[in-house]
Amino acid sequence: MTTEPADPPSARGTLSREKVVRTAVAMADESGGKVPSTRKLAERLGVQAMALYHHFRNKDALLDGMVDFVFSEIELPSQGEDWKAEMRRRAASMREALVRHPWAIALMDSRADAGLATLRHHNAVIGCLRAQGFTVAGAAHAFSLLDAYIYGFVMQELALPFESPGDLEEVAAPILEQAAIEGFPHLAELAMEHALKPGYDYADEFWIGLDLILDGLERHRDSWA
Amino acid sequence: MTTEPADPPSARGTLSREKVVRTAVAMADESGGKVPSTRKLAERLGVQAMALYHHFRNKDALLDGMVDFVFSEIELPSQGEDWKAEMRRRAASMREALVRHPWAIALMDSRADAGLATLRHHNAVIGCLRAQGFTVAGAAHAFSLLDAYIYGFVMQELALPFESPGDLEEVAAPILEQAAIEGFPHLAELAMEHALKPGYDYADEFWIGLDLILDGLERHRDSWA
DNA sequence: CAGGAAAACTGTACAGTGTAAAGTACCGGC
DNA sequence: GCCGGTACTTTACACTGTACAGTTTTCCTG
Repeated sequence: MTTEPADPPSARGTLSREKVVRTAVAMADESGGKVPSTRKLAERLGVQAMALYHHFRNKDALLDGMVDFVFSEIELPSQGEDWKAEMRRRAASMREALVRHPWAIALMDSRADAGLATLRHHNAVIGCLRAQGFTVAGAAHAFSLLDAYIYGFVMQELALPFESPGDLEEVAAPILEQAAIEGFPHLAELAMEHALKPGYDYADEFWIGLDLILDGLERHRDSWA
Repeated sequence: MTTEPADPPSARGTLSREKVVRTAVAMADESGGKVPSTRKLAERLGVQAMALYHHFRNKDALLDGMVDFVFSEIELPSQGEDWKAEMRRRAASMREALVRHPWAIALMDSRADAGLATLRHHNAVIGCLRAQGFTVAGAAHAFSLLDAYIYGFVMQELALPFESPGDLEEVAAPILEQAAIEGFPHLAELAMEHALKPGYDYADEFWIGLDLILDGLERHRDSWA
């Protein structure tokens, strides 16, 4: 009975940078895309809100940590193999991570400083390309193009107003009917004859675009200065 | 002196959907990327905050309006001409609009319902492709790929931690030196021998990637079911 | 072991956010 | 002239990030 100073006062040793980030990621995932408030996050950690500020300069620093955590989950390409296969694997893994953590994409466009896992990821991608015949400039082009495509595709995918391909019809049908009437015939045609067809899944578009890009990169690989 | 009930009480006829949206866009642009709060916006319009809710169901509806406004500024492709040139023009215009309104990209990934200008834009793009030999499925592939690339590229462009290409060195140099030391040689190499070279401008990458995509689309145009 | 500084967490407080609810002035139409 | 809807104001509430000032606990030094 010497050192038991009641429950509330002491929660020493609970927090740590990584634990906070992991919990914040979990809560954001659960809530379907909203980063938790400092108070909610602190509550889950069994601590007062202000305790977080001992481990992060401000909330932005926490968000940086969350983004870096997402990058840490992406499979790194290796240098020794067929670069197209490696890039496809990396792209698939990156897309999965961004879809699994749908709040991440929104955070990225305001984040300037990259974390360690992020740098490691970029380094591995460039390293793979360089090892397989891309020039420095070529690797820069390829990296910019691939990442832009992956980010943009996931953005569009997440912006879709439905969850599973099946829910599509009920959401889109009335809108599209009006679209046709009000003078957007091409949009209506594309929806009716393509996107609303049973079996259509927007996710399939990912591979079509990706392979087109990879083929283009292969074609340019040796000609890029 | 009959009907002058002091200034404050009556501000009838000031607001309108479009005026609110235009003012919100202007304020967001001025502030460098932050959407104004309802109170700041109302103040600029000479009105109380709650007055806005007579024209918009909630703030999200206002944001929808802002996004649609951005789309209204994008040049539409025409159907009669060379589709590659039209797509290039459209892509350039879209990128300019998204860079001119850097808050827009962040809004897009949470917006489900498209506005009128947005639908018109999508319709025109698909119409141009269809008119020049793309199948319905082919137009869908092309549209998805092009838009993903444009969105993603602008996201990356806006996330860069500097404004003009000149500011790059001072920001990146110390970071990169550490990167090389801490084991990211490929990243360091790319930075040193490419991105930090005088005259390098990340914006140039836009055209390289875009042309690669357009060439790939041309190649697939007739083979896509 | 004493003590003092640093570290980890608490308490309180404040300015700012979106918006619900109710009130008030003005307008056009019977 | 009245009356209902429209356009706006007033007040209020729950919630946000975080500044500032404690209060412990831990650990290093003499």
